[in-house]
Amino acid sequence: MTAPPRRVTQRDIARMAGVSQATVSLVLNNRTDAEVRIAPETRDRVLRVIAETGYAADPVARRLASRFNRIIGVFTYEPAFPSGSRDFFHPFLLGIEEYAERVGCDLLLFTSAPVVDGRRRIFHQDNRLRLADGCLLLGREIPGAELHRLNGDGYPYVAVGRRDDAGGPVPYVGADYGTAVARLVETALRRGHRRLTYVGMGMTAESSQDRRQGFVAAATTAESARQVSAVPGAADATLDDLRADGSTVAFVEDFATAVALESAARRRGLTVPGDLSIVTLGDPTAPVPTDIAFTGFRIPREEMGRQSVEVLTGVIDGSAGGLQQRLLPCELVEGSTLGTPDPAVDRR
Amino acid sequence: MTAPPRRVTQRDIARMAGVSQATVSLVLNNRTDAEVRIAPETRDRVLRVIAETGYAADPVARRLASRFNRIIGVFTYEPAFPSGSRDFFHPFLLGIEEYAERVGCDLLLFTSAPVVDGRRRIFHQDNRLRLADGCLLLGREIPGAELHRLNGDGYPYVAVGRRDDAGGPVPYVGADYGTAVARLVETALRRGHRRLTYVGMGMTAESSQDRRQGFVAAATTAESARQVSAVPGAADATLDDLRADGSTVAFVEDFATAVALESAARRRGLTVPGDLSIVTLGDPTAPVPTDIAFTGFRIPREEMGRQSVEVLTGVIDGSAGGLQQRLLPCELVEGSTLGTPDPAVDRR
DNA sequence: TGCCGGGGCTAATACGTATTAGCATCTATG
DNA sequence: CATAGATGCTAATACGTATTAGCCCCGGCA
Repeated sequence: MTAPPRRVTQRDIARMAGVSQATVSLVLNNRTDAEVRIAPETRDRVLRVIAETGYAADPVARRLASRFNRIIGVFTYEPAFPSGSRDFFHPFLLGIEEYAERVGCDLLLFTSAPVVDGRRRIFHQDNRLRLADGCLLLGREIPGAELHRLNGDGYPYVAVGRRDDAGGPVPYVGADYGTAVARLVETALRRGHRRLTYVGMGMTAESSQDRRQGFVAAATTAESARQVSAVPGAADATLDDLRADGSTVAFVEDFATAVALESAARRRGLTVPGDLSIVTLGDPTAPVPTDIAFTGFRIPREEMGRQSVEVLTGVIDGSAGGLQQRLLPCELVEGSTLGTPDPAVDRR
Repeated sequence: MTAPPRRVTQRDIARMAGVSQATVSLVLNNRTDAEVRIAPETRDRVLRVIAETGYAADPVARRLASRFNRIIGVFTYEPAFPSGSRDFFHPFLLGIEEYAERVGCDLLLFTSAPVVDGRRRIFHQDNRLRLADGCLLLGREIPGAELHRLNGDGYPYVAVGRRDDAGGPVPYVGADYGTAVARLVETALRRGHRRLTYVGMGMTAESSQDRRQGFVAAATTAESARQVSAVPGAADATLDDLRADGSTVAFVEDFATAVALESAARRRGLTVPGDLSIVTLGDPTAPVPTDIAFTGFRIPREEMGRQSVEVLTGVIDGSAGGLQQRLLPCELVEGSTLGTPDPAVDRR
């Protein structure tokens, strides 16, 4: 066993080429400013030695000396890969990787962040965020306190998904759920629905709020537009509730809930959309087998990933102007689960 | 726009606590050697200031000064996330993330590596491998030249999947395809099959070689054991070939090929396994819809991911002894596609 | 009083690169 | 022939942390 060979440094190259370390650095960075001049022969000599030795600059030292790393952090509030969240994070990561590759950045997944109460935390004993030039934040819910702290630190970051202000506005690339939901509500009203129910999951996440707000804003001309909470695994209770209310259409926040609702209806001999229309408000986040083509919309997750990297790089190098907030449109999907409320209803 | 606040450094902490930078470093690293003594009051004072400021050591400077980073590199020879390879890389990543979290390491995805001829390359102008303490290598095929170079550099790495020697033995965590295939061949022979065909994809990848070798080694008592290459999209031609040869069982390397073969057989009025048995030699690497429960084996991808991180951390800190090579057993799956060759055959 | 020893801390340095001020040397100009 | 300006390079320093040699002070002992 020979001792591991010491790293080749610029000093070594310099010695071999008979120049100073500074010259090596200048050649390496291809500096051709008016301020800095290197004779072509010298440059070639240095480059030749570099090629011979296969020297590569130590990125760590480089980062310490200059300001940037070309590393983009990715902080996922839930583990990035495990199966439960698989279909949630994957499309984002796909877009993120694609754009990172384009701009020549590496991606650092902060897997070292300790899990407290089932979620990761950015800020703790040994916060390693500074390893990256900036960071992307992914997660269904992101604690405002952490965003607040990031703002205070002046650390460059971009949230994937809209986030409320937290000690100052939060830069994000989100999906325009409000508009998408409103469009679907309008379609339902146009088709004659008058009693609408929003079947939600929670009240806290911004993504949830945005959908609800779109629902409320567009449903003004409805006879009744109410909101209920889906209890996981209690599709039958939800269905009872809808029937009792006389609702003809349900706007279901969670895809799996919509699937469960549809099959509960079918089991009961009801047809969709004949007896009940069901609209989904987002893609499945976990694998749910279904043959039904639900009416709803597609979240542009991949594009969100791409653009979040784009925005972040702008924030990092300061080329992005003021606050960066983008909402991307969702693509409406015309499925087969939004019909007309009742055959008897007059529809022109 | 206020200027971005300068990073808080140990020097700042030192000033606030009225001590030297060295003392801060010592306190921070909890050094309690006999060589180094810090008075409890001083220690507390420093810790208090650290807590107040929320100071965190810059990992980059840390790495430059000491030896480690707690960053594990992940180099994928194909993009890690895009849909084509999705089901190939994902299980590995799942295991990798899990174990990295356990040992408190972050993961660096080398997305910046330039793509040449449709594949990424480690070694190029600005090789950034040294950002990480060590690196995991993923990919169906890995150029021997790159492994050779890694060995020469003494850079700690572990390949996920067995790799042939490349200028010295290659550390890896792989799956024992040879044994798994051999077991399936033995089962087929036991059930009376005498004419076997291996339907392969290529000859170069180690994973392919291992399977073929397992096939050949176990099929010695067969009347005929031959190998053919599957032409993508030409399942019918492959089927013709099998029938002409009189093969009663096909060992199919690629899952999608097996699916195509089965449906080609069904279209032709043949039954599986009645007229032809089909054995698959690995999990799907791309989403292929099928209801068939194929007989074959499962690759322990998740576990490979976990153990590759385990091995790598050992290599990095030098606690791992000599060469690290592990082959993990594959789990045999008893599906419904391996039957007996012919009803007329006597079987006891 | 003088010396020794040890506890508690700091000064100095290393890690490898990027950047900048400025030193030689040479050419052109008056 | 002195001077100004261009050219080509280097010395010095900064980045933030870890490590080590060693300084200072104080108490104990002869």
